[in-house]
Amino acid sequence: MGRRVTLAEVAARAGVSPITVSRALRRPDTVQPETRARIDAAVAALGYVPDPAARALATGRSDVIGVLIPSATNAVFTDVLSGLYEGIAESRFDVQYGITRYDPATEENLLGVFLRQRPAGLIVAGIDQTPAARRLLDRAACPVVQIMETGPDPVDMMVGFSHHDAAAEATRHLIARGYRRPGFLGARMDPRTRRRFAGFRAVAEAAGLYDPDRSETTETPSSVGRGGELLRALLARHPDTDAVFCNNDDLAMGALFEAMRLGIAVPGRLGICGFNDLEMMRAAEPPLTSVRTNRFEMGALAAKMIRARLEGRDPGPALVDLGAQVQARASTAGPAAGD
Amino acid sequence: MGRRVTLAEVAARAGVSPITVSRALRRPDTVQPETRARIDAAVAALGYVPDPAARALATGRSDVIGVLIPSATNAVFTDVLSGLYEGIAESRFDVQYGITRYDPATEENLLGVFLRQRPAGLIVAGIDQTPAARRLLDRAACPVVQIMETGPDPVDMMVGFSHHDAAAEATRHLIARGYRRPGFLGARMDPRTRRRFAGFRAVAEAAGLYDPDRSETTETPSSVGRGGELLRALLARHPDTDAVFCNNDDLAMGALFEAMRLGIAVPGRLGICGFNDLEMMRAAEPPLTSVRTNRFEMGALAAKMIRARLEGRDPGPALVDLGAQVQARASTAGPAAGD
DNA sequence: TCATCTAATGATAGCGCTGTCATCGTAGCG
DNA sequence: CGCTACGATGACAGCGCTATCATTAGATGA
Repeated sequence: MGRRVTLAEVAARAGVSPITVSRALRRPDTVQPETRARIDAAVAALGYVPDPAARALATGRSDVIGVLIPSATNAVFTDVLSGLYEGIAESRFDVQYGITRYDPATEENLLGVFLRQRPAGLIVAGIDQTPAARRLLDRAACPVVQIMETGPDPVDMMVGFSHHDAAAEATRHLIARGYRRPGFLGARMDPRTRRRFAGFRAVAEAAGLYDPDRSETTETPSSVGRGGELLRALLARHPDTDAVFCNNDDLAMGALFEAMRLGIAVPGRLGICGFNDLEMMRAAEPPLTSVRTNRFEMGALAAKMIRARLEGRDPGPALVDLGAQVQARASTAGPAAGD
Repeated sequence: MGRRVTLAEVAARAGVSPITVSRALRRPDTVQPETRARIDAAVAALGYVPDPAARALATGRSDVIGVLIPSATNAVFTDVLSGLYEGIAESRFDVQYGITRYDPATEENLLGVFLRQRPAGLIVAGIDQTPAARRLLDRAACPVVQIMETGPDPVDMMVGFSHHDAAAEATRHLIARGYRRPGFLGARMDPRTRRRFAGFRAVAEAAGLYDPDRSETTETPSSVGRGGELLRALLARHPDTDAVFCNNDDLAMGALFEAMRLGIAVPGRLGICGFNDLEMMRAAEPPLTSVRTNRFEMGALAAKMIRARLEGRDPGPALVDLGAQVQARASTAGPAAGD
């Protein structure tokens, strides 16, 4: 590690004043090329790295981009984080996470904590902030991006897609493939899950195929095992259900395994569709249909929009809908002929 | 958000000097109870929260615990992170991540970046740091915990388990169940993977069942799809392989699906064992045997050890082996009778 | 040639907090 | 009753950096 090297030491070595070194580092175009060269050499020789705390104190703002997500284990969010990382790579920015555990009050709290650090930017999941949190965000003195979802009345910028429409498209797909008694499997009924359910319901109703009793949900967290339980419960009540739209891929995978256990043919007697299109879906047997959500891109774009704003470049449109695409696979090939 | 409230304003309101407020906040026992009460009231009334940057600058150390992990998407690490979060909950500490992408040079770099921030503590994955990184860690002026693995010569503290022994136990399990031609499937051959392979090999050799050609590995990242590819390749060369020890659960899951595709009975004609025991393993059909690694506990304990050290409490033993337990399930029930 | 302007650099002060030492008052003791 | 010891509080300086304004030197034009 060695001792901390300060600006002053670099300045002494380069034969200039500290403030000039500071400038050379932050706005290289404002110092003469030869001066800059001497400074760069001194920086390299001494291995100087600015102290982020001192910078934050002096400027009144940090280079931390605060990120508020509901869960750190959910594969969906980890993909977003990867994108974020990609988006801030090679920049001066850092990412700091807060996990809300799907709890609005926690989100509000964490928002306060982040805001005190005068973050460079803020990224929050979803559009369902509490009124208080919303007020904090509205007044935030930094770029804010809402991700995962699109909706009316953005705080600032927004990158996501319509969960309602994505689910609707998946449901249309099931119907187009010939399924006539579709059900819904959902866990952890957060607002995004509810909107997916609404999309499912809207399309099913329009087709005259909606049965309010043909859905099985739970407030407990989602998991593969849960998917199996939900399917079993649904089939116990409605053995004639011929397809399930699952709120996410874990549930879909669990449903597939449960179907195997029950000796139910997929897709012949039961169609299965997931949501998010994690890698495993394609590799399953039969390969599982899912809805591709562009999570990595979402994170990367959110980071880039914030960077663009902070670096004075054009961030592009403030509201980006990345859409979602049904990836049709064998698990929804359609009911067997002798349906 | 509102304006930032400073120590001085709190002090003015409480009728004391700023330094007393500072003390009241950090070491409440050093100020008189009534003074403290007045200060607490002022803090609450004004909604004061200390500025972390100013504190870091003044003390020369931050409250950030730096965490270096290879991947943010791998479920294994996200579980560790959850544990970490749990471990620092309700404390003044924050966690900041660096992703090394399994690249020692990146790790070395990030280590430098973290160290400049004078972190409160450092958590690094594994024991395979470069010599330079090792030197940095040895000289770090903060508690350091190596996680994921145990080994000789810890930098400071260590929480993990022996990958070699865990794999050895899994292999013994396969043999005990009657499998006689076990193979190995591995992707992303990082040091931990190699040690697992070594454990597999040691036990297989001791039993006279090791065939150096009966393993299929790749440097590419692990995934469910990859597991299928590896199994297919292995079986193409050695159709008589009767069990596979997979380097992780994704590969095992992929192997299971591939076996289905090939019409190979699991566990009758092929036993499958994974590693890590992710939730999905139990829910699969057949349920998949795996090796439980205590990831959440690992993260939580690492954080607690650092906290204990920083808060002057006894951190307990410096080297904790959390072990790993084979979770025997149907996928390794043993070869079919007519083997 | 001289005033005027611009680009490059420097001096000063201060961000909000804490380490260090000084000060003050009072309890305890001979 | 005077002195020491100690607990409680305060004054001061400074952490490393940058915002702001001042200064300097050279370029420009009438």
